[in-house]
Amino acid sequence: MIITRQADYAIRCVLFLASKPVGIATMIGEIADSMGIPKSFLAKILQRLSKAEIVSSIRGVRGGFVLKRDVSDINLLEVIQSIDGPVAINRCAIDKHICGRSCNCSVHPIWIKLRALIQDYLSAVTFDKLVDTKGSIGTQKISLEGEIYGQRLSVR
Amino acid sequence: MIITRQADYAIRCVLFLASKPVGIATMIGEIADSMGIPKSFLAKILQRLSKAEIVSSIRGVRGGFVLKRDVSDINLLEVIQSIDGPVAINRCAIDKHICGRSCNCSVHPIWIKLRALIQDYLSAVTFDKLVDTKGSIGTQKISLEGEIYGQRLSVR
DNA sequence: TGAAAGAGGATATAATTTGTCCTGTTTATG
DNA sequence: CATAAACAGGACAAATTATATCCTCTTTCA
Ligand code: SF4
Ligand code: SF4
Repeated sequence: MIITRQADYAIRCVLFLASKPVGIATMIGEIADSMGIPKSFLAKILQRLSKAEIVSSIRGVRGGFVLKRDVSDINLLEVIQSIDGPVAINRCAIDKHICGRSCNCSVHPIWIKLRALIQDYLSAVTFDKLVDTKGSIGTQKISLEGEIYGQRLSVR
Repeated sequence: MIITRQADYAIRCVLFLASKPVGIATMIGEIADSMGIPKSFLAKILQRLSKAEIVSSIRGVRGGFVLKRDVSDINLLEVIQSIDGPVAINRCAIDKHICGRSCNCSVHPIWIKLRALIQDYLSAVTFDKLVDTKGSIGTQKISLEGEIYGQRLSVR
């Protein structure tokens, strides 16, 4: 029900790269230090992000990583999926064949719908909406204004 | 990111009990057989459902389990929570103190909002909306268009 | 050529999930 | 009262997954 640490690391990593000037490669070590990620673990994560065409790697001396696409063209959903695989709350929403009851199950459609809801939400969050919001949540494009369960959302 | 098998079993179990006439206790064995759940595993699950006041247990000869409340007063969220604990996509949405970065993290508010979305959705699905829909999925009662019995489920 | 940097496989460790078993307690019933 | 049916709850075993490190290989710049 919870994304893995790897996926959270991946998001941090993309967020960090998104804050860098385009065209400047960043080494694994720098990302790892800045974002508090174990370096050799991050190396693995970047391999997956690379396969998903979210980042580009540059090998050799003076190498590193760069975002492969514009920040506005990378969203939370695909970063998570590139690491954790399909997003869903129950497995049957990913593949109904893994459960023999799915055809007669009245709960199954709930998971399908909820999955769509979550995916829609996550895919709408692109990284241009996440960068440079530090310390200013509430005044930004992401509609977080208002209250959630009586608690004012504020990041300081 | 995915509910445990236990939680799915719990939902099946409540669904089964919800289909029984009120006041009739059902033994673990019968629920287990009907819903395809390992019997001794289900016993554990029922203990948790009992602690959460979702079911009542009746001990001794002719004992078994009954729903403790009306089907319309039991929803998916609380059944899941009684088994898996708090529902969220990222741990920091449950307790921001587990991540030292949460105060300066621009992604954190996203998880808070998404969690509220999911919880609202799941708590709107009560078991009276799930019973007796077997075999009629896709006809009208539960549609994938976001309505259940004509009531809009989405939480904006 | 050689040092810097990523690629990728193998492996280790820990945590969680799934499930069983055994003993004890409650209770209807003859 | 005795007994068997049924749940309660702790201990524990097995499997799976998550987290993380290490080592060797390849690429590339200077
Ligand atoms: S029982 Fe229903 S909800 Fe649970 S996994 Fe099977 S299909 Fe999905
Ligand atoms: S980094 Fe941000 S999103 Fe990830 S856990 Fe910490 S607060 Fe939550």
